[in-house]
Amino acid sequence: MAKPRTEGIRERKRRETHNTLIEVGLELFLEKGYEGTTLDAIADRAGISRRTFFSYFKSKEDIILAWNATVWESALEDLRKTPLEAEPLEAVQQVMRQHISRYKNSAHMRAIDQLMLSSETLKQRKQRIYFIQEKALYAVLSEIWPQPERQWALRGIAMFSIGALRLTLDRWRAQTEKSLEQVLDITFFELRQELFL
Amino acid sequence: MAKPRTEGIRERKRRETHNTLIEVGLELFLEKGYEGTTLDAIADRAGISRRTFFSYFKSKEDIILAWNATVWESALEDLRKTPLEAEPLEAVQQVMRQHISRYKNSAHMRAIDQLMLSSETLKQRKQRIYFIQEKALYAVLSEIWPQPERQWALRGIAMFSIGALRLTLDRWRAQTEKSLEQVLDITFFELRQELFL
DNA sequence: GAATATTATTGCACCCAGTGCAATTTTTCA
DNA sequence: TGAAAAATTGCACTGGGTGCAATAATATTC
Repeated sequence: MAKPRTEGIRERKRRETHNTLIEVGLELFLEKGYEGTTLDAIADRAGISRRTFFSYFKSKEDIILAWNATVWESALEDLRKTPLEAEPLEAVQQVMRQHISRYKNSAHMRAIDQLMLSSETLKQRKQRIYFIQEKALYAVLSEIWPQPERQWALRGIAMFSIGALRLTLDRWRAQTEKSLEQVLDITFFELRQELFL
Repeated sequence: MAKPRTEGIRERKRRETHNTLIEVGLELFLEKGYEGTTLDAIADRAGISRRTFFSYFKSKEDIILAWNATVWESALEDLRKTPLEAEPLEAVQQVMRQHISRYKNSAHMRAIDQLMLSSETLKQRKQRIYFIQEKALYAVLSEIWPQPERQWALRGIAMFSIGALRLTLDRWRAQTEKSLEQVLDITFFELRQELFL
């Protein structure tokens, strides 16, 4: 029993603190806004020192990024189940449909989404998130279809899909009749039409 | 001669200082890197006080954004000349072809492009620039084709085009045989194929 | 289980971007 | 020329982020 690697207090605590920081961070952002929340406040509420915060995250923004990564990861997880014969773009579209359903049905996620629209700084963070998502999406696509000659096509698909997701959200917010999923399908369909012609 | 509005010392000086700051800023970024350049250094070399810098730019990043805006503006200027009967996407593609030629032939622009790849921070700024360009591109498109029912199509075209431009640059850097213009055309063509099928 | 090696946490001093404010200088205009 | 308007500046302050060295917590070895 000298090697078997059970978890160990150290690792457990670290994971816990990491999660606490994300929780507490979002909590405070929702309470006081992003700008209005200092790292001192976050560290305080999480019960660590300000200095220690930086051994968990490189920056304040990293809290948002980390949270988003976990959310998006579940979508990518679905995508990995795609059979080889599928069309990449169809597969992505389908995964996104599920993704936005989850999104829509979680009050917490909707609240954070709201928050992200509230300040200029946060809108900018959001833009970064799209890039990161695109990159992660491409990474998964090229796991599934690793042929080098498809590389640029897959990058294009990732670019287009994330872009379409972004437009979908904008378009959905600009109206009230249609469901998020409907808007997604319409957006994908119309854009493909438009680009072909 | 009491009203005729010649330029006035005030306005001229302001414009001059503004330009000087962009020049000096980029100069220093190229010399010492973005991170390595402090606002003190920029203000110093431009012959103003640090505090005054902020009456010209909201932030350090703003220098980069302002420079980029002027460069991109010339491309948009070309676009505005597009006849109404043209296909928007074709028009944009053509304008981008000219745009990247200019880019390619200016040593200064190439140097800045290089710079932007050099640090993590600057890569992030670059990402923001793409969003801003997309927004500006859409604005011009909807000047030309203001019909509200085309709104989402035009947004899609802006999104797709800027995305394709981004991929073009990546793809071009990853090889040596083809010219930038060729890669642009190939990328546009292949992506449209891929998305339609 | 005590001694020792690792690794995490912390405090402290520091750098830099950015802001508010009030004093001063420069430009405008009557 | 003199008063009004606008630009520049200094100063003090906030908050994010880093380097470093001391200390505390956990892991490892005998």
